[in-house]
Amino acid sequence: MNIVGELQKAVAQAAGVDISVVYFEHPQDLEHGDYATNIAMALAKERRVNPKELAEEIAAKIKLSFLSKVSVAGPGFINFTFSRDFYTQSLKVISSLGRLWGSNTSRVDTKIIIEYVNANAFKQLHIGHLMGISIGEALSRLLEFSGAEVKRESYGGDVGPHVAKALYGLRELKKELTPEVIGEAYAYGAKEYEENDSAKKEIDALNKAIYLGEDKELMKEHSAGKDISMKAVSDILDVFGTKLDRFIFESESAPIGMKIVEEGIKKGVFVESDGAIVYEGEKKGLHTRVFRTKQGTPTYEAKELGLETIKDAWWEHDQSIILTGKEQIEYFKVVKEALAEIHPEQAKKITHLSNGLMKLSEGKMASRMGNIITAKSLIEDLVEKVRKQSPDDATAQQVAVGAIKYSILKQQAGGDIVFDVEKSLSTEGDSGPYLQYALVRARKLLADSTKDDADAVTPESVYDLEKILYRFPEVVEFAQGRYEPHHVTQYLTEVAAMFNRFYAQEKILGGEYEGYKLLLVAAVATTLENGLWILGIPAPERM
RNA sequence: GCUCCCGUAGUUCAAUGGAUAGAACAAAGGUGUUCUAAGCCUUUGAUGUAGGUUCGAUUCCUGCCGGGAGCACCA
Repeated sequence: MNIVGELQKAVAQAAGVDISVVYFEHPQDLEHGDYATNIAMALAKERRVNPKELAEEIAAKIKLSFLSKVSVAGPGFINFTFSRDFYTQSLKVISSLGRLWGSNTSRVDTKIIIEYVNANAFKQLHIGHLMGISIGEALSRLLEFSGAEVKRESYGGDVGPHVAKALYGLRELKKELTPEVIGEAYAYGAKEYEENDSAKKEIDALNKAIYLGEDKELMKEHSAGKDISMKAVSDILDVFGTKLDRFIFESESAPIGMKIVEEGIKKGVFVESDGAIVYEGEKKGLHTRVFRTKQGTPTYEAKELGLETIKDAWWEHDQSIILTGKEQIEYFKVVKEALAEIHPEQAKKITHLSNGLMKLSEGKMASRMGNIITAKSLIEDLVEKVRKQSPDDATAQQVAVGAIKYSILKQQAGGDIVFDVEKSLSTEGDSGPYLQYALVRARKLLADSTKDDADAVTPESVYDLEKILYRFPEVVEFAQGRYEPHHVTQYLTEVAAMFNRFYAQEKILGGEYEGYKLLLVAAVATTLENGLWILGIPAPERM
């Protein structure tokens, strides 16, 4: 039974308006009740009446069994408060749904490919990648919580100048092949490329040779380096709880992209300009971009066209979500328009989402550690810091990962995140460990309890916790609709804060209403478990 | 120059057009036989600026100021 729907119907009838114009919101202050509507204020002007009087009039007509109170407040809000029984029933619903609590079926039978990680071969993941990984994973799970079937995919470069530089460096350095050495080799190659003419020629030759793939010795080195660097990526993904279904590389998308460009030229989608093949975005209010260089090599844009064809061949899907840094927003608009003229059915499926940049706030940090902080080193630093407080290594890692993910997922994905290494390493207050700790406490209470909650006596008053727990599914749905996991983070923080307050104020085991409180604690635990699952934040057994 | 995004406490972030703009960190003070103090409780503190739309604007529109990103053969 849809409570909000019934409420909406009753209000619409009482006000004499169509149901579609009646909106509800949760009042900010719990004292104001569970739901509020502004219908009286909206109607007051056209009916030329006083909003508060109209509100009183409407309120008086509403009689529903699940409401304990209907009142008018402020400039003309009508506030609705549920009866005691509603909250008690909610707790029972939560406990019976368990793992499914908060989920919905709005996207059942929908197949979605989501592209995020974006790991390049021959490069290490840096802290910026952690943003994409954390947000992408949370989005994937959020969508799975709406019944969608989701495949996770990473698209990255394994050809191009950066690879040639790294391979050149590896040949010169002659060290044992490790992810760190590859990083060192790249830096060496990049430097030589700038400063040494013969090195530059050699690297350019390597670049072409890699594209051609005919030099067997070189390709052996290429695949060894690719394997080692991708293994390091997989290790980080394991720690971060992401299991990809597929890696796609530019070496696969490039040839297909080139064919699509040819196709586009025939259709008149692309034109030649200054020797290059371009798409004139101006006709769509955008800008011109190059798809094929005058040397005849594909640009990133062309490769992107090929990527969607690879996805189609891989798995028949309804939506293709691509998460990238926000600097690609304008670029994606152009690619999508171009694709729409060649393969409109593919373009329609694309949803491009972006995350901001990860910046370091402390100049001193940047200079101390070089300009990039690798994902690995950040995780290691945090684990080390947290290790002393933690019961074991595994927990320390869970806490560290939770802290990093929380700091990314607490805010809207589009904006830049100023990553203050000192503060982000903090595990106090508003943080991943705060949520984890609340869950550990709740689980401990449940484990230590001996009481059977079947004979629970219901207290007369309603705990604040009960007033927000039932909202979890709405929060999930809201977050799903907007692709914004941070709403879940914010909500869970509120639940955890209320639970910690409850824990400090009330004696639970052996206290008054013990059975009922345990039911409530179980509902909190279920909500935190499911919410943390969505965010991809691990839930330690103890802390 | 053109296009897009963003300006909220000292700092990092919230706020489907609504009620007294929420947190956390930082600062100051409290809290230990009730279950884990990674907790809890107090106090101080903010919507860049000028207009407009609206019963009501942090939110929508316009100008200005300030910051960021993109704008042809990189990805």
